[in-house]
Amino acid sequence: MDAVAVSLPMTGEPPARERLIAAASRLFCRYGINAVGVDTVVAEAGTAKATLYKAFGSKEKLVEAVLEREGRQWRDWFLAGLDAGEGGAVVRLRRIFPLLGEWFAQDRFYGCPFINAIGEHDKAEDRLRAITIAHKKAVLGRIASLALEAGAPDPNRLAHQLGLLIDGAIVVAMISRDPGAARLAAEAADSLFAGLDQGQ
Amino acid sequence: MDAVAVSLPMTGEPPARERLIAAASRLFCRYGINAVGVDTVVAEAGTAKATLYKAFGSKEKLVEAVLEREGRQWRDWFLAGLDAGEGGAVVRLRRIFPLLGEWFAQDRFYGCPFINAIGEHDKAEDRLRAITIAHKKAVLGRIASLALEAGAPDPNRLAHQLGLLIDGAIVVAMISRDPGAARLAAEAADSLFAGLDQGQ
DNA sequence: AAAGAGGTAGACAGATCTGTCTAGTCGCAA
DNA sequence: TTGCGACTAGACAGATCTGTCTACCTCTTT
Repeated sequence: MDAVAVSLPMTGEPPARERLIAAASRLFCRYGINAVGVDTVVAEAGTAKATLYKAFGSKEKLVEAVLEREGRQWRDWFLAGLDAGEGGAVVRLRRIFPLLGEWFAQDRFYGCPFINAIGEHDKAEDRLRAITIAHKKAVLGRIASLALEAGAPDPNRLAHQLGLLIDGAIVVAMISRDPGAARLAAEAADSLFAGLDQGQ
Repeated sequence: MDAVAVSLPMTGEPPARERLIAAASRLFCRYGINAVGVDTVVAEAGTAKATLYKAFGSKEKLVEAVLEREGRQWRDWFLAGLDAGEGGAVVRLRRIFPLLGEWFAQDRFYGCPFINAIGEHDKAEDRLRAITIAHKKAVLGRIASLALEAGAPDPNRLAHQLGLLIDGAIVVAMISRDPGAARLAAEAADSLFAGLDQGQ
């Protein structure tokens, strides 16, 4: 398999494909998926329509690609933020909501793309739900391992309760345009941390 | 003004208007607003297209009417459920999540119409946000008054923290199709009630 | 030089969207 | 009986939607 490593014919992702995902991401998150046509996406990306359909096959597949990239980037940012700096598990858990607060304060914060996507599609549709559940599982998995490390009696339950506060804060911040939802959630989370050894 | 009461010309809302709102409510909540055309709505309602435009003027106004009716009905059900039966303020506050659990378990549970509507529209749009905020204010207002009655040190803050759990539970139940989100939220809420006099 | 991969511009088909309009039906009240 | 208000059925206009197709361009590799 040496030859493969020596002369890779594909030099990373083609730029057009990435531009399409980035453009679709911006437009879908701000205006909603069904409210944005593929012509608008290709205009924003500066590509031809045929390029979109050659790369993704359909608008639906483009949506899935957008959610997967958006989810990966968000997890990279969020989980790195949890792990950055000093402190034990409880300190890291306490970083959750300040991190979300930074996100909410961005002028390009439009809520959670996964929640919004499910909300505007047929509720019997399973594809988007599966992608969303995978994303949430990755996030809550890391939080659960921190909860375990912090000595929580039921780490998985604590993680899912924090998940409720996270999604609630995201939705309230989207509706109210008030990043203060993060501080409110942080204080609520403190009640959940009450029994933990703060030194951990 | 006796004559007015004797021979009221308008015998309540015309049925066609109500049928349109009910049909639109079903379709919008399940499939999303932008995914459902007015032709589908009038077919479901069994009315003519002209009737829809005579009654509402535009699809957008129909959407607002749907949200207002949906919100009113939901608040009537939810607040009546809180006040039903015996018990003090803390007992009533503890009814929040079991009530939500009943809602989540319905096969026609499609998440919160307000959250879903905002998610699929331009995030700079203020009209839908204003309707949503009025709805949430009515709900959290009642919860805050119960929190005050229960002797909470900061009733308004407790109400908004419960609001985070409520919205989080709604979203998680929509994504996971698991009404168990309500029980999880109830347990998280218990931590918020920790300082309250349970006899209140 | 030739060929192929990847991209562009844009016409096009066919469906569907919102919203308007005409013509007619039905029930009720003066 | 006559007129009016509410409603229906459906054609229609004009825009927009997804997806396909042709023709052309521009590199890189052989």
